[in-house]
Amino acid sequence: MDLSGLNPPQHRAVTTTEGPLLVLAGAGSGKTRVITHRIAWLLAERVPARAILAVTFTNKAAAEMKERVVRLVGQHAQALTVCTFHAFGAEVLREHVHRLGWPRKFAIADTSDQISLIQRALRERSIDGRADFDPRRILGAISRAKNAGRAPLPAGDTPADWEIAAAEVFPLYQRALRAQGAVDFDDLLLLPLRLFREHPEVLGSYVRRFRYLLVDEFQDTNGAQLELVRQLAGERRNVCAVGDDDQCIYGWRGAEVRNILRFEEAFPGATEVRLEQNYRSVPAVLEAAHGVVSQLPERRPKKLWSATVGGPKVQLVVLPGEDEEAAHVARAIEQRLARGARPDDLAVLYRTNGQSRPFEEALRARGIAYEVVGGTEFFDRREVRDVLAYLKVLANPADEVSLLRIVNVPARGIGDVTVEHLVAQARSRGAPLADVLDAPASVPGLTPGAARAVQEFSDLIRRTRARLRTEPLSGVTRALLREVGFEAAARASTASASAAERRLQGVEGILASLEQFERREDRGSDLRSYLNRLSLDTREEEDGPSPARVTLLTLHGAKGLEFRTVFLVGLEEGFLPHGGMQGELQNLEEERRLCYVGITRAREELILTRAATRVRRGREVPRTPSRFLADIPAEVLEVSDTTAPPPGPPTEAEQGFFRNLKARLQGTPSPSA
DNA sequence: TGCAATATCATTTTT
DNA sequence: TGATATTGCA
Repeated sequence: MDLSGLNPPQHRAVTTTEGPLLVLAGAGSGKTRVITHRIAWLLAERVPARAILAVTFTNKAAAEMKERVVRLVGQHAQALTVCTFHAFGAEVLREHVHRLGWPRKFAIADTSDQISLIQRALRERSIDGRADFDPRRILGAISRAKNAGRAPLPAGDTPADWEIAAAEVFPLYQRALRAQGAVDFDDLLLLPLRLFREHPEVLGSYVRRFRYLLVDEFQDTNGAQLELVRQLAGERRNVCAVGDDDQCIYGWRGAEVRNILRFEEAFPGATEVRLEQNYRSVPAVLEAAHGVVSQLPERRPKKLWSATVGGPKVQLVVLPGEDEEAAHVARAIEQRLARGARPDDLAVLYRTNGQSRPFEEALRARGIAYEVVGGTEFFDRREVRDVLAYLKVLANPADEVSLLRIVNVPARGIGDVTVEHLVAQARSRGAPLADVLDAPASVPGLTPGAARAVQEFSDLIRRTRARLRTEPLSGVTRALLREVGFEAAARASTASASAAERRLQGVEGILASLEQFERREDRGSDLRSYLNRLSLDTREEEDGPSPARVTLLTLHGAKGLEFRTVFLVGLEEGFLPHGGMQGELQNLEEERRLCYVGITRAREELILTRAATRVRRGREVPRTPSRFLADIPAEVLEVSDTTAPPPGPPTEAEQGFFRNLKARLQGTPSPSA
């Protein structure tokens, strides 16, 4: 194993294989190199690949890590286990969840399922409809509580009403999940922990198998994940955690920066290695990054340093509005491509997915190929969710949420009243809703027409399930959608033909991904594993190498990536830091770290942009520059303000404006109000 | 029951 | 602004 390319701390991080090890890896400090070399080193030390478990944060990172190791040491690295915490949990549950009373073929509830369940629970308690009982907020509270290992409790002396509501809804939510034979994302971590507690022999089998553990992005682990690592490490404690407290950006999901500080608590006597030499960015970028991040209290003191000198300054471009901002970025990208830059060297980074649209339009207008990474909007489209609901019902008759979603989609004469009757009947009989649908004649209150429609619907589902046993998935799905007149209904429901086309494209996307899945899974491609895969990994699968494209992605999505040129856009209060009135300090710190992550993605060129005004909710509103801009040292920053007044004597109006401003600054009441 | 007009209302990040 | 919820009407 050749380690000659590593610096001394990197070398130590690679070769310290026994016992707990914490690697504090600053941005661009060669973290990925260390991880891949460490795995290669273990393999060279005759550790079998199947005894190594590496946990990453995203599926993409997992796939990349494995590929790099394979490239380094060859095909036998394929036997490594590299996955996300959630995927690992799902795998454990697939084998053992029946011991906890779930069906072997459990389903994973996605966010929209979760929301529906909570809405239903609210309705059941007759506390739905209140604006502050936002299901998403309640879901957040439930999720945080679950990860902290407790039920959501009303906090403090005067808990808000919605907190009480969350506590009340929680048991109903849990019961409903279980009744559907489903688990949520949090359960993918929590149920394995429970399993290990109640069945130590199961834990033992994993501890025996995985002799070396590696956790990437450790700063973003939450309590449950840390506990999982601790359990799996066993007595051996061969745990290598790699992370950077400055890059903790998932606090809202229960990640605890403190986990990094608590590593020593969890694993007393741990070795610590710091990687502080930066190999990625030019000095100006590093200075800017340091300016932003050094304002954080309570960080592990460290300063990245670089051996390189020179390079361009960081640019800040101020534009009048959001269209100009997008046009400017698109033009700058075009120039760089014309000068021979590779498209995949360029990236546009923003805080929220919603910000991507103007950039997409500007790039498309110039015929520049781009790729939007992440973004859930595809799965948020109604038609897509409808099709998925069909698939879920086919896979799992107990899935009431999906069943209720599609029972009258497209409209087939099963209206709200009929559905009420069916649900009431199911409840009073204590039977699954699907059973009631199978025998609608026995349901009181149904008109003959409604009963017939229900009968037809359940016959359809039954027939389709039968077909699935013998025919390929995608073909059956296509036939099903044709039979229910899905396409025609989608077309009819919208006024414009182009909107309908867009919707149907979403459906086509699902069918395409189904087909791809069938092609990939050589043996038995079953619907349930397709759905499970989909909920664990929403990124689109690619067929072989795709042409290089400019990347558009959120700051969260950019973590762990690097680009030669980075456009960090929308540097305005409200975007970065994000959020409105209540500027909670903790959130603010996380926003700052997010900004730091964005800056440090750039190798050579960092171009910051902001718009002076933006159209929000139909109104044009002035925007304030992000406070983080003030923390970038002036000597590394080059500002060009396209909204600045052209040079020349100030006009009468401007003179008046400045007189007013001056008066206000001096505390004198201004004459005009 | 189903459609269309009208009211309301939000605005993160992801496994 | 645009999407979704609700209401009213055929």
